[in-house]
Amino acid sequence: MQYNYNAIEQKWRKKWDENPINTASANKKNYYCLDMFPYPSGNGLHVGHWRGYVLSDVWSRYQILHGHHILHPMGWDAFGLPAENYAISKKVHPAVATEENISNFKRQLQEISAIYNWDKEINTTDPNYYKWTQWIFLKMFEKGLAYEKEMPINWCPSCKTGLANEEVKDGECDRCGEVVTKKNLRQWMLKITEYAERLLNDLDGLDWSDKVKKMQSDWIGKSYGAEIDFKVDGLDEEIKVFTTRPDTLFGSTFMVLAPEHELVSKLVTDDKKAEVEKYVFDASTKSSVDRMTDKEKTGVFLGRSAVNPLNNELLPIYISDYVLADYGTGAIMCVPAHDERDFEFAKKFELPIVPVISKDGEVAELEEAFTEEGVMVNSGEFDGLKSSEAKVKIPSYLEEKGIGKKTVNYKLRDWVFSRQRYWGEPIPVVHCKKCGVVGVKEEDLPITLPEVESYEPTGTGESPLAGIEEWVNTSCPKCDGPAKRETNTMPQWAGSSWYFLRYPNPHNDKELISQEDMKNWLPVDMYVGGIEHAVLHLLYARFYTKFLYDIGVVDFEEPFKRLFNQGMVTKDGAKMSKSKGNVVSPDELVQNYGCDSLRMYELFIGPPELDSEWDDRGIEGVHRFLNKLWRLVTTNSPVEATKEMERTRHQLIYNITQRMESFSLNTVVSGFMEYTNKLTDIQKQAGGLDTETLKALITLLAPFVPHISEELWEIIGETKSVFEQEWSKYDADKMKEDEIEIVVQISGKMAGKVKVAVDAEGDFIINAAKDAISAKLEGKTIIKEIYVKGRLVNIVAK
RNA sequence: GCCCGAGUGGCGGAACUGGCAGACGCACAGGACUUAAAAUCCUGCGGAGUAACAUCCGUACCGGUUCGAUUCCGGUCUCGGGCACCA
Repeated sequence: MQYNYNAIEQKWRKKWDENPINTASANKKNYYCLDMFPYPSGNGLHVGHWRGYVLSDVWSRYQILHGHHILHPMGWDAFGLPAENYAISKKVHPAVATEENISNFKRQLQEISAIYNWDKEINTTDPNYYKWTQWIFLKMFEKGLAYEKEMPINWCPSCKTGLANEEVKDGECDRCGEVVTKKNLRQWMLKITEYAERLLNDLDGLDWSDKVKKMQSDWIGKSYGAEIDFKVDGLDEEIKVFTTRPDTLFGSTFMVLAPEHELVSKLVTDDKKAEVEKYVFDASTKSSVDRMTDKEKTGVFLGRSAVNPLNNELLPIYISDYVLADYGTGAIMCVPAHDERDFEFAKKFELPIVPVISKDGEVAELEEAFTEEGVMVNSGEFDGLKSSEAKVKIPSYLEEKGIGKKTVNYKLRDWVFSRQRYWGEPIPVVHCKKCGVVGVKEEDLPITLPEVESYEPTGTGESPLAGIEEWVNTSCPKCDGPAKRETNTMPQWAGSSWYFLRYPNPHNDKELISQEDMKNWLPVDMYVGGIEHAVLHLLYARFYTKFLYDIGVVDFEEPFKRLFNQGMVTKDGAKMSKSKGNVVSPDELVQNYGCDSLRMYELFIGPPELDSEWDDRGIEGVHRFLNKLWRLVTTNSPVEATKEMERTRHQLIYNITQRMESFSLNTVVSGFMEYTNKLTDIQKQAGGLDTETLKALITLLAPFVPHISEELWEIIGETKSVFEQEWSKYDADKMKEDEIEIVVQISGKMAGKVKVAVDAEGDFIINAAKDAISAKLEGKTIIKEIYVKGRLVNIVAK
């Protein structure tokens, strides 16, 4: 007999529509369980997407059984390039294609039967939504956190737009894989660096995986060191240098500036000008990949020297592209004896190598840079100190003399926030000849996207919006004179950096979020999504939240208390993608096995935090299980509970609860199978099962396979929804077996087993164990007897 | 190069805090029911070995700690991920 999943699933979907199971009431606590909202692409959802959505839905339903009223919303991160590129090729408005994709996504999501709060759906491209995205930008602009800057930015020649540092992976565009180059452009920047310290420190209090926390802290990249001023010999100029090794200052024998360093043109002597200009030009055209892969050191002498503030030695100044303009101060003091890169450079340009730290106090010629700690030598009054002590003392000494200071440096860069594209939120400022850059008035928000003839990016660094005169030409909010609108748009991240705040009431047109909604729902209790956002989205969202905290919109500094990153689902060892042709769609599987089977199989394929390989055949197993479960319950004739039934029931509840709490969902599923097999056996022997046990089983199953659980719940005679139940509780005493099996080992090797009463004493058990294996012990001398309570006896014998 | 993860049957994976390696499932093989099939049920399923037991080997590799190691420590290899001339 096969259960009719189709009819059952339709029946319950309809019932839940009529009588929602997720309702508010005075005695219920609120719980906010959030999925990372998807980009509605044209390809639809595959079984990999489902994994995350099933996870969060199971967790949400689990919370319902714990008496929570949940917020489990869904929305669309719908700005971005694919829709725009589609618009370019098909000449339709990106909003049109986006809308079609959304309706397909929604249809697929409804097949999961996730309890989404569809009345709270949001869409980042909706002007009523992006009004607030623009509003946040205005506030940042007011606070000086958004600023314009002409600078060399990461430029993707294929997307024809600027990129943030976070969007460049291995020198390639995170989106399209094209090699990223540099381009000088006026850009809008966000001062995320001002929040570096808080973004780093607050990681401590988060219930996130160590992996993601470490990725974020590495990205922020805090390091301690000193900033030191070097005077330029014969010129009234100073070069600031950042170093993490102030202890090696006496060993500095030259300096290197980044080719882009602002002092280069001032310092270069006339006879070197031509050579330097060529080097600077060449460096500017190199892609980041080339700059990373060319390990051979190159550089040019500027014709001038700087002065070591400690010993007045002259240090020739070079430029070289191994020094990065945007890290530290863009200039370094070079200590070839104690830095590998400086060592290579010194070898190539035949510069002196002076050791100032010695492993054992002796000074010998160096074959390679010595980068470890040691004892100071050749360092004047600091000789004999440990280098770790000098690291502290030298900066203090410099500080006293006014030529340097202790300092902290970060790798985190400010966020390049403008895009030269059409399909994004317009940046809400105008450029006025008289007043400069002026934010638009709050009451004029949203600044909506105009219709354009062509969505094609201009490629010159101007957005397609620049061509629409009637939109660009406006008046200045300050002086009312003629002004031009900003034509750059915001990156896709803008809308997703704060969306979780909008869900409690997306229709609020007075404010971004009301104090009441904020207090009721935020911060998010559980956030589920892919690991690929470990740095990008999660860092930006944390930054936005801290800013909104600072201006009093929210009263918490971290948006996501608990984060769960699910692993990828792979097929043939690779991430599913249309181009690889290895995409598995859930639609057919739902048709052939039902939603409940697919839900359960998504969890069964492996530990949720790890990548898992998809195998269509495996779904047979969980489908058979559901049929078995169906037979178990529907053919049961209720009996009085026996001790064994009661024991099995409590063991079941215990095991499922433990595994659920540790998020080990794959073993939850195997636990259900194991215990259902066991109950089937008991049922056969006893002629039936007691109703309490069935009720516990069904309640535990409800979050995982909601439809069949509701149906079985009804079949055993219950009239209310199973989701009005409480998650079952176990009694540790009732779980206990009467007899336990003790493993008997000889010198750590399995030799036999012995059954004893659960309350038997250690000595008794050891003797029983020795009896059980007496034949094997013959002729051996017992050296030691080890008893591990409730587990095993190990007889060490020779 | 540096930093994280992982490596267990034909496959996905399990093993709590150092205590029976391979739970649960897939695939496969044999059997029962059936005119037959589907469905269902039963049995077997790491390797060597045996008629069957016994026994030995086995959690990437080498070594160590321990009565006892998939688990802890040291080293090596492979795969995956992150960062990458970060001063």
